[in-house]
Amino acid sequence: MQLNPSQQEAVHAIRGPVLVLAGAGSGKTRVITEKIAHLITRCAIPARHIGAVTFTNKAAREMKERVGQTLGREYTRGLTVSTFHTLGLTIIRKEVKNLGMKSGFSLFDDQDSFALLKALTEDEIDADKAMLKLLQSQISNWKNAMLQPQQALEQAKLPDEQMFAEFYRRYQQNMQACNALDFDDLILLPTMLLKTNESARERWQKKFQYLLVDEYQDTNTSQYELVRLLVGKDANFTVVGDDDQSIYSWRGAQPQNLALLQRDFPQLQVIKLEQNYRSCKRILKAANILIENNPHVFDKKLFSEMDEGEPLRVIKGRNEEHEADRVVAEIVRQRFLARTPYHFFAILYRGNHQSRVFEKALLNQRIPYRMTGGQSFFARAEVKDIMAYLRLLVNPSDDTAFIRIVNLPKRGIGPQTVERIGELAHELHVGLYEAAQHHQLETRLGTREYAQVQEFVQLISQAARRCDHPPEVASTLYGLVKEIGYEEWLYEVSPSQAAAEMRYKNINELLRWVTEMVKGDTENEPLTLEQSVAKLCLRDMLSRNEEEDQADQVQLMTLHASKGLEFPHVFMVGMEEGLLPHQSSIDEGNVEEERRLAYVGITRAQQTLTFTMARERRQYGDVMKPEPSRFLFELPQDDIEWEEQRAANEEAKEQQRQSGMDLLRKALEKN
DNA sequence: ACGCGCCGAATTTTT
DNA sequence: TTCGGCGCGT
Repeated sequence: MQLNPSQQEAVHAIRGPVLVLAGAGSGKTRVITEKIAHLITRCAIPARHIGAVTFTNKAAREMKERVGQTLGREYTRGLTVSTFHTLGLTIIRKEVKNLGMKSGFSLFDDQDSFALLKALTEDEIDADKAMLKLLQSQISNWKNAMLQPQQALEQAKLPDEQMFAEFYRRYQQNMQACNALDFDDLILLPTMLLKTNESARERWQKKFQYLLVDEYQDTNTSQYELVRLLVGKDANFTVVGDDDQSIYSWRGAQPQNLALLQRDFPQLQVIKLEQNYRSCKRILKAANILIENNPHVFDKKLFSEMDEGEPLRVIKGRNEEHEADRVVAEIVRQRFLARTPYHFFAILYRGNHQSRVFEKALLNQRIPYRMTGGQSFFARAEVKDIMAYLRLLVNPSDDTAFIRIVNLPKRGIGPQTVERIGELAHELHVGLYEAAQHHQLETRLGTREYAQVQEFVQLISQAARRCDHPPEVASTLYGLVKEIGYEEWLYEVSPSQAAAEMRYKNINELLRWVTEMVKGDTENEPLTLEQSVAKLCLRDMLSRNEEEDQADQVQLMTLHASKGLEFPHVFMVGMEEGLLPHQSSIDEGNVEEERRLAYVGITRAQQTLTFTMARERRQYGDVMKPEPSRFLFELPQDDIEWEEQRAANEEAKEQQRQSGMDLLRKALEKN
């Protein structure tokens, strides 16, 4: 299919900064893909000098795939399509020396950081979980705002702030000692480097002669700064975004970055993509009218040349179970009437906890479903365990990993022993693993304990040595897992045999990924173990299992998780004040983001859209009678069928019929 | 190995 | 308030 005029304009605008305001379903991925192709084939920019940045691995994979399809693989060699974080990691790897880092660093995920903060604060203050979360997000905010601990300390006024800033300093100190980086560092470090180091800046500006950024409304301050530093004076770049789909501001995303572009680049070209190719007219109209209730920097009005479509419906259940039953009944009916496959249906909700009743209802009717989100693969304890082994293999300074696995499975190294190792490590200013290897340790531990520690050290160091030879990596890792008796241990501690099997399967999956990455294939260069582990930490695997994606299953997910997807039939459930908009957003006066969330949900639907709610909902044990979401009243009422309204209509019709009959009967009686 | 009892969650989480 | 997960004790 041909590109429409504005899409073409977006593709052909290659001089200077370009902002593409891409409404939902307006074909933005296609525009980015075509633009990359255009740059390579028509503008003679070598693929290796083009960078495209996304937020998710999935988006990056898809984009790579589509550029490959358009151009043929041979033209895309050297093309950079990656997430912000992977790009950051690439820069850090190339600039380790300039950053004063050791290679073989670990990447900490949020859980690791949290654990570190917990350990740091433990013997100082009795911080509860909420406080630690707050501290964690404060540190993240500081990093995203590019503030070093020093500056945070200086700016902190309240004693609480000062305490947080002090923990920030200690956190950074500890991270450095562990030779570890967190996700925010992957952006912050390259940004600071490019800011201060002119030759590095020139190097990377030369590397990326053209830069494209997807989902620009989700960038935070340091990401925007990184983009600015990378594009330099020439400012040849395209960013694509939609301020109406900004739903991650609570994570530090700065949708204002869209507006800032105009200030920072006065020559900015703004191109709007307003034709929607996804939804029928009624759905799109509803979305437009809803979002008009929000203030806008850039005006935009989507239009569709699709069918008018059916009216949007509102269904009310007696309670949340009934609501779920009715959604499921609706799916069954549709499937029966129109042979609609299950994967054409999506159930979207505000919070993960809402999924349970729907799972139950689907299970009752034996309907296959798939839940995205929830507990992720990498949050599973067994995966974290083995990941800790991998991390220690590539980074002996990773104390967090050491502590996790030194006595796992149980090998008689108790907290006492670990404490002693810690003391020695502290005295010698080295990591735990190095201290465990130190001869001074022998005098401080019992013979038995010392022997156990030495066995562990041997285990790791031998495996690490063998991992230096790529052909041996696979056998070493499988051998290591066997040697520590992890499978047997899983069977011991798991609540059921099935659970143990599941867990062991996860471990094998993990090891399969690593070994495949180390081996490489026709598409992917072989990687070192270190690189592979980093990729795993960034959740950037070769390919996820596709059977699950393709199975015919009803899709269950949060509204957040639905961004970027589309479904023929969408159910937005729990459309109640307090849920959507969420109570805490109402309290904080941030209903606008909730409205955008509703907007995202609505614009996922292609053919039909059904809102549901419960008249009664159990919450904290007592029963609530929620009001319908205010967003339902903001929608064009002509295009909405409220259930009771329809019921009322039918009742009225029935009454008419009745009274007609009455009249007739009376007339007959008279005669 | 199993069971009991206690504690925590209840908003979203691209990396 | 309730449910689920985890940890400890037998």
